[in-house]
Formats: sequence, structure tokens, C-alpha cells
Amino acid sequence: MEFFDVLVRYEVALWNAVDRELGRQGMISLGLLHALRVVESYGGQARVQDLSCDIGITVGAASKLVDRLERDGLASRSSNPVNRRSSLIALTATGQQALASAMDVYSSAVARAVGGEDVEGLTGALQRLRARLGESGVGVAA
Amino acid sequence: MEFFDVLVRYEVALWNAVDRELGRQGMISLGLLHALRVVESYGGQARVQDLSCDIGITVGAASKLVDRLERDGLASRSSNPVNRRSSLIALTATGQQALASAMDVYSSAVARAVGGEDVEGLTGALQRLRARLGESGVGVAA
DNA sequence: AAAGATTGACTAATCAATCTTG
DNA sequence: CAAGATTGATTAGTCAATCTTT
Repeated sequence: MEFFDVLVRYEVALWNAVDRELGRQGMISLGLLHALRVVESYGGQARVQDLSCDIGITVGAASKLVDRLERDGLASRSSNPVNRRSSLIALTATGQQALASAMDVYSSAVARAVGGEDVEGLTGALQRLRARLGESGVGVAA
Repeated sequence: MEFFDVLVRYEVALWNAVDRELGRQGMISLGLLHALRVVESYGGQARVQDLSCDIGITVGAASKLVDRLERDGLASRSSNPVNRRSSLIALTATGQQALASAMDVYSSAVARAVGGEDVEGLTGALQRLRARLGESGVGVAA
């Protein structure tokens, strides 16, 4: 139980700190950066569902998120030739630019935040826990 | 960097899973539970600032959160005799009840989610990182 | 003036309903 | 009908401005 509290508090604190650091240096918000990284990870073939799943928000929220990305010129939808129900989302040149410069600030902020702490073991433990969560059935309809 | 991604993804996934579990069993949301626990931790003497700090939201958001708690009959403000600028927030009987029954579901959900995994070392590591974050100056005006 | 809180305008989530394509 | 996405109503957050008390 204690574990959950500590995890949540640290995650929130780290997120907010990195987000403020991005803002102070004139970059996009961490929320947007997070989204752009997911889009990039699909190599210009991301679907709304992919964002929803990888970011951990609902499909509706992901759809509106893509609206904002398009409105801000960071990404664009194009029709999927294989399946006309969905569209494919790719970064624009502006989006790639914004991603790259924000990543510099992000990387150095995270590095500074964790300091010399050995974080590899921690990362592995969190990955195991994530796999465990899937198997646990918590939050899934009986 | 990888660390940050893994941390955020796990935290979001765990939060959502526990929140769904609470909902499925007719309990208050995890966000509300989180707030009630903070209020309780101050023993009926919580200020808006305390919620803001402990939850990691702005003071404005915390003020509105307390509005909702009052509206739903879970907590109430009373005037602080020592300092009339602030008021003191305490759980109502209904709030204590809601907290207690939600905590049962919450505890068993978290326990089930982490399974047999040894989480003590992990908790300690996260606490060290949190202290480290404060010292790092990330997200603080130069 | 600073500390504590509140409010208003705006931005992002949620869920449920809906529309389109397979 | 199922899969994929969008939309509308509601709920929570952010920031900046304001009000009261110290």
C-alpha cells in the first residue's frame, strides 16, 4: 500500500518537474511531448487506438488529442489505404522539429533529476510489475 | 530516459486498474480516495495548501476539489480559529465511511496487482529518488 | 506587501451515444 | 453486428486575477 503512495507521489512530482523545465525553456508541454513520441514510435503509421493504448487515455480523448496536434501543426491524419475506418497519423516537419528540441531538454532534465542513482534495476522491476499487472486481472470485468 | 517511460506507463496502468476495480465494486473514484486519505492524514486539520502539496495539483485545483468534497458530503470546511485566512478541512461521518470501505477494495486490489513481488526495496529506491528530485533543482526557476 | 484561498476563462480528461466501414 | 473513430455533455485540471486577513 505504502508502495502505491510512494510510486504515485514520485511519478507526479517528476512529471511536474520535467514539465516545468520544458516550459521554462520554451518547449511544448510534457503531455504533448509524450504524444509526439508515441506517434513517432509508429513511424508515421499510428492509429488513434495506438495512442489511446500507449498513453493510457480513452479512445475519445486520443481522438481529441490528435485534433489538437493537427490544429497546432504538429501531426496530420491521412487516410489509411488498407482500412478506411481508421486514419494514419504522422508527424509533420514542425512536429519532428518540436520533438527533437524538446527531447534535448527532456533528456537532460531526467538525467539531472535521477542524478547518479542506479536506475536500471528499478526499471526492470517496474517492467516486471507491469507484466504482473496484466496477469493479475485487477480492474478487469469478472 | 527509458526509466521515465517505464515509470509513467506503469503508474498510469496501475492507477487506471485500481480505479476501475473501485468503480466495479461501487466505490468512490481513486482520485477522491486519494484526496480523502490526505485529509484524514491531517487529522481534521487539513488546509487547502496541504492538499495541493500532497496531491501534486495547484492551489486553485485543490480549492475546487474541496468544493466537490463538500458538495458530495464527504468533507467539510470549518473556520480556523488561529488564522482566519484559511479554513480547516475534516472528513464527515459519510466521508470516513466511504474512505473505510474504499480502502478495503483498494488494499486488496493493490496487493493482488503487485502479487508476490518484493516491493520494499523498490519503495525505498523511489523515496530516495524523490529526495534527489528536490535537490536536483529540476523545474525550479534558476 | 505577503499568505491563504477563491473565482473565471480555458484546456483536457471521462463516458455514452453515434456514425462509418468491414 | 463488430471495429474504428468522432462528438457532446460533464468533470477536473491550469493559470492569472482577485479578495481577505496577517
